[in-house]
Amino acid sequence: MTQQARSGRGRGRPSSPILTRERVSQAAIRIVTEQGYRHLTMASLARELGVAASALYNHVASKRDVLVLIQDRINEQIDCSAFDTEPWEQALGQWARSYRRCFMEHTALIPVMAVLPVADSPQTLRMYERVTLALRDAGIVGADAVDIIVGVEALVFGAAYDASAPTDIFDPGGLEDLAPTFTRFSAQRSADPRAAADRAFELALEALISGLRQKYAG
Amino acid sequence: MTQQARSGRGRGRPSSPILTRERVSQAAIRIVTEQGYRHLTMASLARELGVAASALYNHVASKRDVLVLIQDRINEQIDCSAFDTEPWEQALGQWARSYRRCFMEHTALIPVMAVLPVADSPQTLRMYERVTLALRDAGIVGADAVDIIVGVEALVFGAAYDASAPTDIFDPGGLEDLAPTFTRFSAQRSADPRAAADRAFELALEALISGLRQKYAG
DNA sequence: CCTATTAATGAATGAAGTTCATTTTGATGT
DNA sequence: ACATCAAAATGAACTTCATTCATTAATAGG
Repeated sequence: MTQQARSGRGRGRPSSPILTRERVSQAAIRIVTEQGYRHLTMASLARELGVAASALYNHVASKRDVLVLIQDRINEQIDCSAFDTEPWEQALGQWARSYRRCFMEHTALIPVMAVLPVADSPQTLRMYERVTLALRDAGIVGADAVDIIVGVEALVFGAAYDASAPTDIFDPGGLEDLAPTFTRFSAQRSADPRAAADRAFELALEALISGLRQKYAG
Repeated sequence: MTQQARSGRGRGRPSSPILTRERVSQAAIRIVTEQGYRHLTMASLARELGVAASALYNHVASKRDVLVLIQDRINEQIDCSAFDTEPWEQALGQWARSYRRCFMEHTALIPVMAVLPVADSPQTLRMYERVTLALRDAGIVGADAVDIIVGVEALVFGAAYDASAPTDIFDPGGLEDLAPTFTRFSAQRSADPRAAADRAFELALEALISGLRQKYAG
C-alpha cells in the first residue's frame, strides 16, 4: 500500500501514470522478500500498488512476465567482482557461491529461468559476458566457455533447491531398514540442514572446479 | 478411459474397488508421458480412470501426493546397475546420466522432490542405499558419501532443466551488443539444443568426477 | 440379518489468473 | 480553443483448478 491513486478513486487516465513495469517489479520483490512466493498473486500485487488487478495487464503480459522481471533484478545482485581480481578458478567459485546465495531464497524462479531466452534478461546477459571474458582470458574459448557457464549454473540451481529443503528431508521415517548405511551416514551430517547443504555444495563445487582446472591447465 | 465402473453407473461401494493408489499413479504417468504435465489435472486424471474427481481423494491426499507417487515410479527407472560392475567413478557417471535422462521429461517433479522427505519415497531410498554402499566400498564413508550423492543430484537436476529448454534460449535477440563475446561463443555450440545441453552436462560431470577421484584417491 | 465401513457421486466452494466493455483524461493536431 | 485519439484505470465476469461435503449404495463382519 505504497502508492495512492492521486486523482481520487475515479476511473480513467490519471494525471501521471500510477503503474510502470519498474514499480510493478519493485512491489513484487517487496512481497516476495517479505512474505514469500506463496503470497505473490496478481491480486496481492495490485493491492500493494493500490490498484485493481486488471490494471496490471496494461504493463505486464502475465504473471510469468512478473516473475521474469523479478528474475532480472535478482540477477543484478550476483557478485561477479572476483573476476577482476582473482584467477579464474577462484573467481568461478566465488561467482557460483554468490549465485547460489541469491537463488536459495528464490527457487520459485528457477523453473522460469530455465526456459527463458536470455533476450528477456539484460542483466543475465551482462553477467554471462563477464564470465565469458574471464574464461577467454584464461584461454578457454568457444563452446567450452559457454558449457562451463551452463554446467556451473546447473550445479548452482540444483544446490539452491537443496538449501531450501526442510530439516528432516533425510529422515527415513519407518523405512530405515530399506537403507541402513545411508541412514547411518546421513546421521553424521550437520544437524543444521542449511549447514549440511552448504557442505555438500562446497564439496561438489570444489571438485568441479578442480576438475576444470586440471582439464584446462596450461 | 481404461477402466469402467462395473457395477453400472450407480453410486456407492462397488463390488471391487475401482481405485487404488497403484491405479492412480499408473493413470497419472500415462497422462504425463502422453500429454505432458500441463494436462495432468485432478479432473483429467479422474476422467482417465472413469471416475469422479472427488473419488480420487479417498486414495490420495492432494495433487502433490499424486506427484509424489509419480516421482517414486520414475526413480525406479534410474539405472544403478553399473555399481555392480564398474569402479565407483565410472558407475557414478553412468548413474548420473541415467538419472538425468529420466528427469529431463519430468522437470515438473524437481521442485516437488526437492522438499520431499525421503520417507515418502521407498524407491529413492533404495537407490541412495545402493550408491552409498558403492562409495563405502571405495572407502568414502560418513557425511562425505551423502554429500557426494547430494552434489551429483544437484548437477543432475540443474542439467535436466537445461535439456528441457527451448531451442533459442541463448539467442540474445536485440541485446547482442550487451554480450558480444558470449554471443560469438554461443554460436559455436551445436545447433541442436539437446546436443548442446548434453555436451555441457558431460563436461561438468566429467570435471566433477575427476575432481572427486583426485580427492578420494587411495 | 443387522450394521458399520468403504468408496463412490455430484454439487458447491474458493482461490487465482485473465479478459473485457467502459470511462476518464492528458496529449495532439487543426 | 476544440475535437479527437490513445493510454490507463475500473469493476464485473469468466475460466480453470483443487478441494470439501452431504449423500448413497454395496459389501464384509459380527
